[in-house]
Amino acid sequence: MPTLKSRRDFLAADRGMRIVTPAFILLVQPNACGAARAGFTASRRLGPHVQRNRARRRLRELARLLKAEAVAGADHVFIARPAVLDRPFPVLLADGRRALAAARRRLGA
RNA sequence: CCACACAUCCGGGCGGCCGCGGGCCGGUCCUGUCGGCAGGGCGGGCUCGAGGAAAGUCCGGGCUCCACGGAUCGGCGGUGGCGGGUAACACCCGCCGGGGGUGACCCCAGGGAAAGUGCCACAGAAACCACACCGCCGCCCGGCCCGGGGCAUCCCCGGGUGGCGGUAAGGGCGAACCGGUGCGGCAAGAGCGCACCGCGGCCCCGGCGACGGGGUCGGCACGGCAAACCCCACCGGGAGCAAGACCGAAUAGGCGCGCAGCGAUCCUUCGGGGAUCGGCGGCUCGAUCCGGCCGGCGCGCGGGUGGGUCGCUCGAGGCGCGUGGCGACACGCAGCCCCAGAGGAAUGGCCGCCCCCCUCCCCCAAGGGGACAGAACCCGGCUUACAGGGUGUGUGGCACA
RNA sequence: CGGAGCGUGGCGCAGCCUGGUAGCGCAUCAGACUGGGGGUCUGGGGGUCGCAGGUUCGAAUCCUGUCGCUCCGA
Repeated sequence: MPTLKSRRDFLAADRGMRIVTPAFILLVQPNACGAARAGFTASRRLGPHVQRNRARRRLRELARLLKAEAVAGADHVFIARPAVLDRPFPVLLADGRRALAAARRRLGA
């Protein structure tokens, strides 16, 4: 799955729908390129670089495992919240699955 | 055995499955090409993949640009015992001096206060250059007061007050005040004299030196603060890999307006188009100068500013051994090793065994957890953060032989 | 990557350069004026000077380190 890099893509996703979970916020916005893409954000509020890196890696692993349930033709931006650092990974996985289901439901409706 | 000091090292280990970044090598498909081959897509194999601090960015360098090189001054900034190590340093080693500790050992911005300026609050008599508050001592006894004696408006004695002089030992103030202790001395005292200690000058000896030791003289004068200004000695151009280089038409070339187009000579397609010299202006923090280099200026329009490649990791490199040195370190070797190099940026998820920690004083079980922290041009240091542990040397104490 | 600045009562700021007393405004508390409120006047309380060392007799002030925040340039 391609990764979002440019600031413009992130700003575009910010205009889409928001799904809030304890560990992250998911933004979903249909894009022009047709493929499902993902982007990750870990701000300085999470702490120093070690913690920002770890938050981004866990979210990336989450996206990798849930790639099949992504919304086709849409950008998915994962914004890390502090809880992502110590939330058990199976719980995190359930959060992500629930968030993607909600996105598909709202978009399909 | 207990307590402590110093040095040094490690920074969870092993394995399985899925995934990520770099490099190398095959396979397959597509495009271009006569072909060799080049580019791209898909899918595999092998291999490497964070730290001792990667951090803070506090110093020192390499490297690159400012065209290049140099001198002086001023300013600014830094350093500050001595000797050495080093590419260099504010780092490191050894030594000296001072301070702390029973000791091993630790700490010190540690030049100059008789070059000058400034400050030293409050208290206190007085805060740095001299004075003298209380007190002590001597003299004057003239005046006044008190007490006592003599029969006495008068005389005598003692005390207080007062005046003149001596004194700096004592008191009181303070962070600090005519060096400290003792003896002699004196009316009382004082380096006034003497001894020891401290201080200062000179001489001798030892040491490369900081400095140390000894002698002699002085007779105490010379308080503290330079992390106050300052003085002295030494050092220092500026910017930073978004440096910068190459490819591409690409910080250029073009158009318009305004101002200016200086002097001399020459060429001329006669257009202020060009050349030489002078002048003027500019040239990487300031000023001046020398050589040198560059040069119409301003505003607007238009164009460009999202590309690719290099710089980019093999280096003052790490390990081992030997030699020299107290040591920092240096030198040498048929020796061994290659250890991240990125597109805004790769290490993650799950599981098993072992190790350690926590919950509760111990044991078992169960549960939870794994210090500080993430490379971005590269080195040498410093500083700061850090669970826990290993090794070596030494000191003090206790016990035993 | 480079540079500059700021942390002082609840809030906003002086004081720092040139070291000895921490001050101002708003807010807050008490009293007075008023029937009550507002407002005015008078009086009062409240500060580890971000933190840790050092220099000094003495540090908010000087020096070093450290933490946090803000801004600027490429």
